Amino acid sequence: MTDNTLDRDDQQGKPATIFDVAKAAGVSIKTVSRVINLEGNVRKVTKDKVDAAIKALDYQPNTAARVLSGKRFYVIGLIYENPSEFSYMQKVLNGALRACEAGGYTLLLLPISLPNPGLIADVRRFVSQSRLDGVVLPAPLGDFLDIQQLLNELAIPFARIAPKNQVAHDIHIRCNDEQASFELTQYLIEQGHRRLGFIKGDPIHGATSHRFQGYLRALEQAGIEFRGEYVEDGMFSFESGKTAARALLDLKERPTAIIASNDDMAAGTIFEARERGLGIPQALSVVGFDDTPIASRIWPPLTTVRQPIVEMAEAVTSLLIQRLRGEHVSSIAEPFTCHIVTRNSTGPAQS
Amino acid sequence: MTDNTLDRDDQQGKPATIFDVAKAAGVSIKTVSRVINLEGNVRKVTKDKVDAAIKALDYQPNTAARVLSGKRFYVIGLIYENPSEFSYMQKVLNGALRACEAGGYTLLLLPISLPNPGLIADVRRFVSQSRLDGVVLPAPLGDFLDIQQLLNELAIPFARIAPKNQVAHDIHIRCNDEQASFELTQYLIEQGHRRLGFIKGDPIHGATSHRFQGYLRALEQAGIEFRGEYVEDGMFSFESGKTAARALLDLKERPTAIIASNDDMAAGTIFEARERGLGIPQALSVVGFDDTPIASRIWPPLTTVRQPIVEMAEAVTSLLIQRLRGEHVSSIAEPFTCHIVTRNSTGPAQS
DNA sequence: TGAAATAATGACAGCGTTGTCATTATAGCC
DNA sequence: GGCTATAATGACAACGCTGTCATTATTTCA
Repeated sequence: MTDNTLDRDDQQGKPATIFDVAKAAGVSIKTVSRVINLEGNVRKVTKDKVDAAIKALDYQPNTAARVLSGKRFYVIGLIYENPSEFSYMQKVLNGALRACEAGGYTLLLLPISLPNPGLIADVRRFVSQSRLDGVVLPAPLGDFLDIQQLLNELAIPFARIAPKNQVAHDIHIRCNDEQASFELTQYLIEQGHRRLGFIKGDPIHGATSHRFQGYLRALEQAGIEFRGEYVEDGMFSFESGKTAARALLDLKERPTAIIASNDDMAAGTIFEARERGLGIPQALSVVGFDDTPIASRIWPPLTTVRQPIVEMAEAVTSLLIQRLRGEHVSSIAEPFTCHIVTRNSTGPAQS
Repeated sequence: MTDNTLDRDDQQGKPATIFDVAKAAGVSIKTVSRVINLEGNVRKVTKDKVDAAIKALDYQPNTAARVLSGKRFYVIGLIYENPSEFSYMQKVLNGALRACEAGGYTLLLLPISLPNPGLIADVRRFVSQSRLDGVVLPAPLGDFLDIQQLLNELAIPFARIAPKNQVAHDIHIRCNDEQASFELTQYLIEQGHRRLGFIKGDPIHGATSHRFQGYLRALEQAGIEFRGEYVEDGMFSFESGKTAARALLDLKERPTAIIASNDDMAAGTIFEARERGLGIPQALSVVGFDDTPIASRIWPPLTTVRQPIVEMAEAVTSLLIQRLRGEHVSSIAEPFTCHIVTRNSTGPAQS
C-alpha cells in the first residue's frame, strides 16, 4: 500500500508550487516565500533545506500569482527613441534583456518617435496601463527632464543611460564621451592635423556637448587656436552631416580633418567630400562616433569610437532591479570606457 | 444620509475590478467575464449594460488574475535572429508591438545568435519558462523546420514571416520576393545590361532561392543566355558580398551590373569595385534588396527593393492573436508587394 | 536562572479572474 | 397550455502567491 499523498508532488509534470516546496522542505509556505524573496529572518539551516527543495523540484515562482498577491509586477519598461539607425538600441535591448532574464523580470518596450508632442501622455499611459515596477531610459530620452519628473510623480523608479548627471541618488550610467573625444582629436593632431573641423550633434543629446568639450580640451592641450568657423551644428542625421561638411569644405582654408559627432554624420561628410572629388584620407581625414554598422561598410571604412553599450545597458538594468528588490544601490560613479577603432578614413595631414 | 456602498465603486482611485462592473451593470461577475471574453450566450441587452458599465468605470481586466485563473498567458514570444543589421528586425518589432498592444497581449523577446547548436534547447526553455500562448517567427527562423516541429510538439501556435509555404493551415506571411527580383533584373535589362552578375544570399533564408528565381525568369523572358560563372554564392554579409564581387569582377568578360541579394552584400560589392577604381554606375551598376539604412548612406546611394515589413509583422501577429482567441483564421494567401527604390547605383550599360 | 527582547516560523485571508456546475428564463413544439 | 430543449445567468471554488498578524524558539542581560 503506497501512500498516495507522497507521490503527489511531481505528479502529472505540472510545475511545482510553493506548497510542494514547503512540504519537501518540511516548512510552511511562508518560509519558502521568505527564502525566494530574500526577506531574511530565516535561519541558515532552514534556508538550506528550502534551497535544496527548490532545486530538487525545479521550482519557479508563478509570476501571475506573485503579481496578483503582492505589490510588484516584475515588469520593467524600456522607453526608447525609435531610431533611424538601430544598432545602438539593439545593443541596449540585448543588455537589458540579459539583465531582466537574470533577475526574473519581463521587459516591455515602448518605442517613441520624436518629435512627439504627446510624449508625456504616451509615457504616462504606458506606465499605468502596463503596470511597471521600473523604467530604463536610454539616451537621448535619459536626458529628458520632463520624463523623469513624470516618473517621479508616479513614484516609478528609473535608471538612465545618459551623459548628464541630474539627481544625486538616481541610477544612471554613462561612458566617458569627453575623454573619448579628447583622445580621438589628439590622435588626429598626432597625425599632423592642425585645421580640425568639428560637427556637433543634436543638442537634445547630452553626449553632444561632452564630445565637443573633449575636442576643445585636445586643441587647448596641443596649443592649437580654436577657430569658430571650424565648428558646425548638426543633428546626428546623415543629411545634417552632409550639410555641415559642405560649409566646412567651402571655407577658404578648409580643414584637413573633420570630426563628426556620430557615424551617420561622418558618412554624410564622406559623401559630400566624394561629390567634390576629395580623396579620403589623402585630402581629408574623417572620424565618427559609435561604431555603427555603417562605419565598417562605407568606403573608406571609418575611424570611430566604440562604446560598451551592451554592458552599460545590462549594468544599469541590473542596478534598477536591485533597487526594486529593496537593496540600497547608488549609481555607478565611474563612467564606462570607450575605445577608438582605427580604420582607413584617417591618415597623415598633407596640407 | 448618503449610501456609502454606492460610493465605493471609484473609491481611492484604485482600478475597477470585475465586481465593480458587475455591480454597476446589475449582473453577476461571471456574466461580465462572458462579455469581456466574447464567450457568447449573453443577451444583447445584458451585453449592452455590461459594456456601458465597463466604459463608465474604465475597467481593464487584471492580467495577472486572468493568467492565474485561466489557461492563457496573454503573452506572445518573438524569436528572432540577432542580426548584424537590425533595421529589418526593428520593423518586425514595431509591427508586432503594434498588434500586441491592440490585442492586449505582451510581447516577449528571444534574440538568438546563429549558428547555435543549442537553438532548440534555447527555444524550448524560452517557451516553457516564459509561459507563452504563441510565437512569432520572422525570417530566417520562420523557415527552420526544427523550430516549427518543436512548437507543434509543445502545442504552441505560431505564425511565420517566411518565404516558404510549409503546412497548409499554418499562419504565415510573405512578400513577393520572386516578383521583386524579376522586376529589378528587368529594370537593369531595360538599361541595356546584358551581362548580369548575381550574388546569392544565405541558403538558410528562403528568400535566397526566390530572389534567384526572379533573376532567372527575367533573363529568360529577355532571351538572355544564363551563364553560371555570373552567379556567386554569398551569405548576406558585407564580407561575403565583397568576396563574391571579387570573383565576378575578376572574370575576363566581367558583368556590367551586379544584383546582390541584399544591401549588405551590395555594399560589399561597391566596396570591392571602389578598390579597383571602377566607377559606379558608369563601369558597374549595383543593386541590393531590403532598403536598409546603409542603402541611402553609401556612395553612390543604392537602388534596392523595399518590403512592407512593419505591415507584414503587424498582420501576422494579429492573425496569431485571432487564432489564440479561438477564431478560425487561415494564413493570408496573397503575398505583400515589394517596391523598387531607384537611386544612383544604377545607370545605362556602357560596355 | 528567569524575564524581557528579539529572531524565526506559521496560519490564514485575500488578490481578481476563469472554470465547473447548478439554476433559472426563454423558446419550441405538439 | 404544458412539457421539453436550450439559452442565459449565477454561485462558488480554485489558481499560487504575499501581507498581516499570531505564535513559538532563541538570545540577551540583569
